[in-house]
Amino acid sequence: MMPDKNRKLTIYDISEKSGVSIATVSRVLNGATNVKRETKAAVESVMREMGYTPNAFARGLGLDTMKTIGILCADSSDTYLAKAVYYIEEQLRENNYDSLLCCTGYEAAGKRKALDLLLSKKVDAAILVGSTFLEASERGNKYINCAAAQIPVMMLNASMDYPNVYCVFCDDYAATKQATERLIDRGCKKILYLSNSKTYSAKKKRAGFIAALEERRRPVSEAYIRYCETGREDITGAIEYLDKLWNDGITFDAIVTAEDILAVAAVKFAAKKGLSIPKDLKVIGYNNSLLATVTSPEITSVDNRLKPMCDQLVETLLNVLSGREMPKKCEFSGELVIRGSI
Amino acid sequence: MMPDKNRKLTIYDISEKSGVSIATVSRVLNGATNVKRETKAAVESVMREMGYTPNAFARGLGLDTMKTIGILCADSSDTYLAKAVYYIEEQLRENNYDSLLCCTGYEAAGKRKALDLLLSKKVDAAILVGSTFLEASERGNKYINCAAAQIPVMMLNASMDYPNVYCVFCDDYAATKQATERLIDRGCKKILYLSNSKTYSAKKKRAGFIAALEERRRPVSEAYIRYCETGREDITGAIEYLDKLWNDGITFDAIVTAEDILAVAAVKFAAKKGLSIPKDLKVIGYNNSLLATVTSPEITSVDNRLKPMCDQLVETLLNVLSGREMPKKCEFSGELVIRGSI
DNA sequence: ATGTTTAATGAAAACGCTTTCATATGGAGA
DNA sequence: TCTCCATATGAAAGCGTTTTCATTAAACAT
Repeated sequence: MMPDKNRKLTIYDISEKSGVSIATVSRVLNGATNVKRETKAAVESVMREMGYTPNAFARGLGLDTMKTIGILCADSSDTYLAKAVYYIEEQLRENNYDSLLCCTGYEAAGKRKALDLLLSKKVDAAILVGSTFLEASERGNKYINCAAAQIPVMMLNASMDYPNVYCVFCDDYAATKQATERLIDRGCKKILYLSNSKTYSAKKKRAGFIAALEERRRPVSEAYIRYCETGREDITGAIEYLDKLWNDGITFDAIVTAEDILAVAAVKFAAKKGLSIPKDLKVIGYNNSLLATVTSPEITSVDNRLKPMCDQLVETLLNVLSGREMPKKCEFSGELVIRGSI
Repeated sequence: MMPDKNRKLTIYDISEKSGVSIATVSRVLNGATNVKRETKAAVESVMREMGYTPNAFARGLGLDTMKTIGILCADSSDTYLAKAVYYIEEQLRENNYDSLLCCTGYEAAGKRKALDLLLSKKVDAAILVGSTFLEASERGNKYINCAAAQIPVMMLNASMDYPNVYCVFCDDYAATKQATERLIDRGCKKILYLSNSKTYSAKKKRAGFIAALEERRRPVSEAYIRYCETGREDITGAIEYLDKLWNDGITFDAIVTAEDILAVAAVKFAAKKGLSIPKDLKVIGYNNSLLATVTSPEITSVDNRLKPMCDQLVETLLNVLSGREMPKKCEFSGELVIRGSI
């Protein structure tokens, strides 16, 4: 039924069957120009006939580059990360680079292991997608430094100062600050900040929120800066969280969130409580994802320029790979997309 | 700053520096038991000190398996596919397999190329995630057959009859049929079926819809079986589509959709038109994703058992890899999760 | 002390490809 | 006809591991 699963076909089999040397077969394989038309055709036909697939390991041994980029991502089922990965892969493909994606999970050990895996596969560079790759401690980031000693490392949504590490990120601080200011200027008195992660960019958003209040000389209360654990697949937790908060007397007339899903929860919370949006409660999301458009009214959200960031990241990478000197950091500005929720 | 980027470290460098042969270094690398404690410690310390990473290509050349599974997925930014990929990777990791994910795009050429890439990387098996990998024509699927001649191929959400190809899928036909029947039994007279893809499983859903009507002796009208191109990031298109349909006189009292995003569009359409859900319009989604829970009311949706399917797929694969005979097909039943929209 | 196992190590072949260098062939120009 | 180039091909070395087989050293039984 299936052709000879026992022994794997090699270049030698093709060589023998087509009556040329392995060197010539290799040339055909690599599209070298100095092979006679007919020879080439003959060899190719033999390859097809026998169902030959070159062995990338053997190939990689000889070559200095396999034109392959490693991509690391904590969790491909996170819509935001997944989109980023998609944009990046698309760009790489267009530039004739293969990509290998590894999902690492959120544990430090998983990240380290995945990066090792990629290093051992001799990728030309590694792309770390998402701020989860930035650990709190300097020590926790050492593995990135090690990797960067061997290949260029690109980071999306994070910023650090190692040699050979290039960062592309959005100014989440400014974007959140601006969003908050807008609410203040519209007369909101009790603004809640709600976050669901503790990553690098979550910290920047939080700082932006506080900065806005301070700049406008409003009181900053820890009671109004909240963290709420949510699964990405479940918003009921967040709704209940808000409900409890409200019942505990922490009422609010606006919410700034760190992610659209929390904003959706806020909208549903309002419906449940009989609050009218935007009259009684104004809501601002983050990421400007599909989720911002599924509710009624739709949600005003910060667009953090994912696609342009990804494009920039790949462009920088390609430049680095061709030996050009490149800036280590590239910052984008978020943009508030106004919809019915404010 | 960075240690010797020029020449790559090999096992020889470690061997030399630690005063043992490369064979011993290799043994340490592979955790062989027959190495003296002290020797092992010494070698390991040298490796760490020099920042050595083994070369997977060289390694792969010698070994017969690299315990690596290739995963193919048309588009990792599709939430459903991304979730599937995540579940699968998780399972594989737990079973000590590495995985390589390639996003192929929806073009046939991309799929072929990605599969070739994986084959050349000598993965132990390939997993094709999503029904997009099943082409309409027998000829279009030949590349899968070729791959299956070399390694086991697993398919999620599709079913075909090649040797060495194992399929895990959900009975979309029955699930859609059941959902439709429920609507009929609740008294719905004009049920619209709305789909946004033409894949294998989309066809099964459509057939299920028609079968339900026929079985209950209701008229089947092409006007009520609709296809609507939507981006996964944009629901306005679908809303407008419904709006136009309605204005053209194709009114309906229920909608069965092929994906939750269409159901969300239906809910928003109803809000726009002033139709009350579920009184004036009943809506059923598919996939039971987060999207089914973001609207008010929430959407009744078919849960197609993604997690169990993925688990089963990996289990079957591991069995196949260890040489056991396994059933070529494994079918799951969807389950209608009732919420406020009907 | 002697012979016999066992544990630890080294030498060298093998894995499947790329690539350099050398060689053969076939005109073009004299 | 002879030289000189360009083109097409082959032989063989090298890429960084793993692994088999042989060897040495240590431990044990007699």
